[in-house]
Amino acid sequence: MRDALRQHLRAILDTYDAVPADFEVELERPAQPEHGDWATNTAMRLASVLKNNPRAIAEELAEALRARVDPNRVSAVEVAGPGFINIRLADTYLTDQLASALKAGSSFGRTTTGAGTTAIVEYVSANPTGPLTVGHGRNAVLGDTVATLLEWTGCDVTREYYYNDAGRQMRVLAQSVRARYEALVADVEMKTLTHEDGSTVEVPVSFPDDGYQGAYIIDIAQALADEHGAALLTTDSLRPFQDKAEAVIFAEIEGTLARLGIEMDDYFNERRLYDDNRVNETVERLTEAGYTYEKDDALWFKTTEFGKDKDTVLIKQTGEPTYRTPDIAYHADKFERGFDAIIDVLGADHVATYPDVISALDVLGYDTDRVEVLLYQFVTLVRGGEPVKMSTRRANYVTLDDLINEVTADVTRFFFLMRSASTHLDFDLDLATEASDKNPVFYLQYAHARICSIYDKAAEVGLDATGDVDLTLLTHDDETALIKELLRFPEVIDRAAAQRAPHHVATYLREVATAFSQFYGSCHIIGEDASLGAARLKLADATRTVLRNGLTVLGIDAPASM
RNA sequence: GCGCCCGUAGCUCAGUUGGAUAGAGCAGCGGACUUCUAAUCCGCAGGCCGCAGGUUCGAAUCCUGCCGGGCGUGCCA
Repeated sequence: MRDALRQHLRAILDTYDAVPADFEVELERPAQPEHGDWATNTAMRLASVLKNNPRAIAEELAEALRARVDPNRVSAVEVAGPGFINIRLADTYLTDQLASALKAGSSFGRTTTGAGTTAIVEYVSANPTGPLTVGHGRNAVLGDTVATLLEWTGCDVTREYYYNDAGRQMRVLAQSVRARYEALVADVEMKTLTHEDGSTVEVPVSFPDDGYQGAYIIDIAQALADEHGAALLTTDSLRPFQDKAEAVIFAEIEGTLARLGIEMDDYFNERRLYDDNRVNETVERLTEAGYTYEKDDALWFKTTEFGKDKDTVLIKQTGEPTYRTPDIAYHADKFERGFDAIIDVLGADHVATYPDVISALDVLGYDTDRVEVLLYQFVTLVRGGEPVKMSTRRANYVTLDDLINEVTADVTRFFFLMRSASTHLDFDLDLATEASDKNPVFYLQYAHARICSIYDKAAEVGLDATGDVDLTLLTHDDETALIKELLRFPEVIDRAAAQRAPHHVATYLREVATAFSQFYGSCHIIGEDASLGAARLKLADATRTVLRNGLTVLGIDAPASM
């Protein structure tokens, strides 16, 4: 409809010589219902070009538009305010649209705006050094939902998890496991580490200073001891320790993600890039392009040429690449795979580093406009009105699993999705745990369950909406308002997908549930005249479809009863 | 110091890419269950959109400068 109106207006404007050919017609949904279903500011924007006052232009355009539109679809074209043209949709158009929404069912809301395009969404990407934290949770849920949104627009999406298994972090992890293992199978000397706050922890003397202190490390060591006894004491290699740790931790990470309904298409590990010599190739290409130099036995990338304060190191003195270097090679790989959009979901702590990767990709000749970084701000858990203190170093943090245990997967997903990624998120545990009207997730689920319940009751009393139903009987204000709300759904999906902003869906679903609750309060379904009851039952059905589809996009269950 | 994000009702946050009288939830106050789920609904109250300029028909939205908070500014990831 929006496009149809736009085309009509464009055609009308073509009859004016003074209007530039590239003038883009804007159509928006007015905030006030009295202002109609669609509005355009065209007359106001053309006032200076046409050298006429906006009201007069609007009258002219409105008249021309009235002559062109189908009266079965548009009931009124009015001029209002300083020169807005307000357009009202005909009731028959709305009920036709409602009928097609019902017909579309579980695919209502899917669009074709992304058809024929491809995208890769990289998210989570936590190195397997420990359980996922609450921060990873926001990343995971955000990335997953953006991927789903893109799919709903017809885009072919790959969900990918990238991790570093060749760097320092994994080495320290392996050393931590080894030290714990040694303590389990042999008599080793212990030492005491003291934290800033005065608390202490006992670790073996061979334990690295910046080692991983979590209890899960001891579990992994125990598993190795059970399998191998003391046999690993003689090996010099960290390999068996790293491999075991990686396997155990990854299994746990995948399990946590599965609880949130997240399944990746691919786990891409850094080692692959070394095995193919791709990291070296990347460095060579950057060097050939003249963007590197050696200093202090390290190889530097000239990021100052891209507006940074400092150059950055690609290869350390030790000969080991920094994490950035394989990351560049990895992104080059994504380009080679030919995606139209390359989306990275990153926490705010990466703001300063990802531009280096982009700069390098520019040097390598890739079209970096395709790379998008979806940056999200940090999460603060709030309990009893106070922030929950966490320290990653001491493994003294709430894991994502803990959170899911406490508030359920549905609530976890919804709370991460209901705010825009760019705002710092306060996750109120008291509110999230509460199974009451205060909890926004339950409000949506309740509306859905209520409709399911009405359906059961309708079946009991023999109210039937399976045959021909006259939807034009739906003329009550609350019915019309609900229909209009439901028909917005595909646009909401498009906008949320285009902006990579799942919170629009969450906000919208609340509005749907509110519109339904109002309708429910003022319009009875059962006990009414059979044909009106059937029409209202259909409207309830369409509402259920939108709620279920919307919740599905967000990865949240739509229960039949509560 | 520099870079990025944020500042909107008492609290947590939306705000359709610059539109008409700035919205919602929670908290507060007052109403509504012999009728399809009251985990609900209706009403009231609540605002210098951080501050000051600028751009234009029109600014919460764009530009500049301040103020306040967060995250960075590693040969850690």
